[in-house]
Amino acid sequence: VETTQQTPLLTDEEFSTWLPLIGVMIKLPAALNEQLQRDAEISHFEFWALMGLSLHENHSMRMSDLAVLTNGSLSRLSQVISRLEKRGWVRRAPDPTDGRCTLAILTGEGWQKFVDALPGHSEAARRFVFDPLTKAQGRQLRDICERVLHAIDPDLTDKPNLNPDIGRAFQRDTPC
Amino acid sequence: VETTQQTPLLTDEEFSTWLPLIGVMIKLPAALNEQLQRDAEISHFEFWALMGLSLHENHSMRMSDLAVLTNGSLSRLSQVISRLEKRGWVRRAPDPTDGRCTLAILTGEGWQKFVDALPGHSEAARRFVFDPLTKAQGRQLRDICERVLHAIDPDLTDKPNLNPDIGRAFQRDTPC
DNA sequence: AAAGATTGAGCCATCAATCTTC
DNA sequence: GAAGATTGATGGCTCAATCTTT
Repeated sequence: VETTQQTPLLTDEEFSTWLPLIGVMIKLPAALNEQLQRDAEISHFEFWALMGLSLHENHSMRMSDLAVLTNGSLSRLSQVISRLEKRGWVRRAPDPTDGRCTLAILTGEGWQKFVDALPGHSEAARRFVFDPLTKAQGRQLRDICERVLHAIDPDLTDKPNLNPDIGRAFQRDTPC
Repeated sequence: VETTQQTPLLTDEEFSTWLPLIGVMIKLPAALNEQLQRDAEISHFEFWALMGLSLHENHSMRMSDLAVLTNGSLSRLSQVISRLEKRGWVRRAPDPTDGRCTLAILTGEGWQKFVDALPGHSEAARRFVFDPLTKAQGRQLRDICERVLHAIDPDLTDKPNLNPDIGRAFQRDTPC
């Protein structure tokens, strides 16, 4: 075969990265889901919804903003919030400032659910990701992920407007 | 709040890595799926099934081995292979050496499908992951992913017994 | 009995259509 | 008309039997 190809495919080195990368993409979400399902009986998506609400003012967010935070569609979020509502962890109310918008509001039980689930999930994050990496690799990983995200969707480079306290929640007994 | 906690949660630095990491975990599979769905009308999982078969001897694999390669359950694979069978890209045959096992075997059309889909998918891999990274980061990413995989499932450290040609396929016009 | 594989039921995500408010 | 949100239908994944071969 002549070397007639215009765009090369993947180099050996790239391919040897591609295999484990795909593995992580599939297995890490599954492992996080399993931990949450087992320890708290919620999905990873549900955990992020509770976390988003927990760490914003008044424990509430507009559905569309929460959908961005959870990396999900509005349609999916709507059905998940309905389930969380049935479990008594969230309630809905129209946004007083814009009648088109719906606010998802955390209940006291929902807040408690998040607080209870947080330590176990943080432990899983450390066990699966941060403990096996060096400090330098942890920092590298952040840069790598941000570059990949930007390549996938350049518009979302301006990160979601999170409450700055969101990160601190992971360091406290009582997150807020 | 006193600093009474036993196991710390996540540090600021770790949390600032966690957010984009989750983003990549959700968005990269979605982006790869979309590329394949749009350009080749197959899912990422189906692509990996075709790839696994394409790059093994006789273009065939046992169902259970292919399930490991595709990071999926045997049950899921069985149903996906049924769909690929309907589309004429795979056929099944009992393993002559062990009647319990089923061999999934690529047809000529299935092979052609893989060859046609490969360049576009490789291009996507470069666009989303390798182009935005430095060479050093690409190498780092491999080590990082392998460490994470080992933390999730130490048993799978001995990598799947792939045909060594599997990587070379990404560098050729005609993969095998 | 154990391993490999398949099937069917139930659950969840995706997509299009619909409704309300701006 | 456009944006936010919800609903219903479809397709696919998960889990628990079930079946066959070793």
